[in-house]
Amino acid sequence: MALGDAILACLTERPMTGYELAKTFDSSIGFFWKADHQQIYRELSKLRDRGYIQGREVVQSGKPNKLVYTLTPEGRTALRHWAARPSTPASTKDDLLVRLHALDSIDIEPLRADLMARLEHHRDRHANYERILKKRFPDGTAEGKLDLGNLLLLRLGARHEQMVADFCEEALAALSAMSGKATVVPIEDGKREGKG
Amino acid sequence: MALGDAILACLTERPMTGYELAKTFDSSIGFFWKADHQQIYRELSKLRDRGYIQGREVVQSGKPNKLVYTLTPEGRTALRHWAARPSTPASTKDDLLVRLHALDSIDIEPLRADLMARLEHHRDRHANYERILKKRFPDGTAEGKLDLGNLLLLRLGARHEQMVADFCEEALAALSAMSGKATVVPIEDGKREGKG
DNA sequence: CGACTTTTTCCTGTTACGGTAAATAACGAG
DNA sequence: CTCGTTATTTACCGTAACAGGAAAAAGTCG
Repeated sequence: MALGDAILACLTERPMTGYELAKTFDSSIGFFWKADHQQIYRELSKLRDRGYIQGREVVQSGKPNKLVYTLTPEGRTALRHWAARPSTPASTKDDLLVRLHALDSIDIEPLRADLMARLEHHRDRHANYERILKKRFPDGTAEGKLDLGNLLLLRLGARHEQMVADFCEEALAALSAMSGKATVVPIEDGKREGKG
Repeated sequence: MALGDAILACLTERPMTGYELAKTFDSSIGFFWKADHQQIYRELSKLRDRGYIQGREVVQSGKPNKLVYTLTPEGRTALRHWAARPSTPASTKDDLLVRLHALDSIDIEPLRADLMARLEHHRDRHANYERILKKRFPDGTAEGKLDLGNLLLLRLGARHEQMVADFCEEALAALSAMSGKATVVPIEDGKREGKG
């Protein structure tokens, strides 16, 4: 279980509904962990079955009733035990890197387009991180432990996006510098192969 | 399919057996993609069923016979089509970051130990990247397209490891600076709770 | 009325991850 | 000769994760 622990970690901040969690996994923690609402709800059921969280139904008027989940003491303990185990370094698993590994067997034009899209994407994310950093930590220091963690995360995220964006730029430049000697072959295999 | 494409990408370099692929996924491409030998073999079967690769049995004396897999033209085409689609930016999914997100609800001592282990781990990897870079690209330039891709990958890897290592150092420093005001609670829940 | 938001749930797949284990075939240690 | 090791492939099991399609219920907005 890993997504489950991420949810528990989110619930340490405050009780939340599945709906809120899904939104959280779209912003704050979602910067480095992706999960759609179905995954969240399924995981919440499991966590409830194990007694790590407790759902309290809140009757609403004008909206469907919601289930606010709170960490139980067992859940807190489970999270602490999980956090006390050594972490496993995750591997990147980025499609783009696989493409680069097979650079001489693929078409460069789509790759170039992809790199440009990614460049924009990572620049956007970088700007977003910086924006949040300036807003939440104008003087660059954190007060409590909770803030410290988030400050560190934001800084790591910002640097990471910056680095990947730089990488995309560099790759594009290298590709351009090489495009002279490269044979440009359009992607139309299987149509006129064998018979020329 | 993503692991399958990574395997196809590996096979563009030269034909390989499942055993060799498993080793490759432990070193070169394995720097950013992890897969054990069972995953590899299972994926190879699928790729063969789809006609993307072709196995040729090589009789060996002294060792069991091996199956050398070669990309078929269909496999090359499939790889090119896959590579022509826009890549999906992967999310990090690092346990360590989840822990930092819940920093005020976990025990700092194990976290500190974890950070130190990770620091060493990322430093090792960084040194490894640099070593390969110096060996394969002493002058920092690539000749062919194949080399270009690998040079870029190695550089990205080196920078990434450097950055994460720096991050670990920074986090450790921040934790130390904060440890004065923090209440240290040993992880022994559930034993003496409820009855003092 | 229809479209949209909020909130939860169910369904069916595929892909990935993890561990345990075995079969074949040789080599070397004890 | 048995035991362990390296090389090489394969099998089975279970769970976790990812993807997409759907629907229900209750209200608001246009």
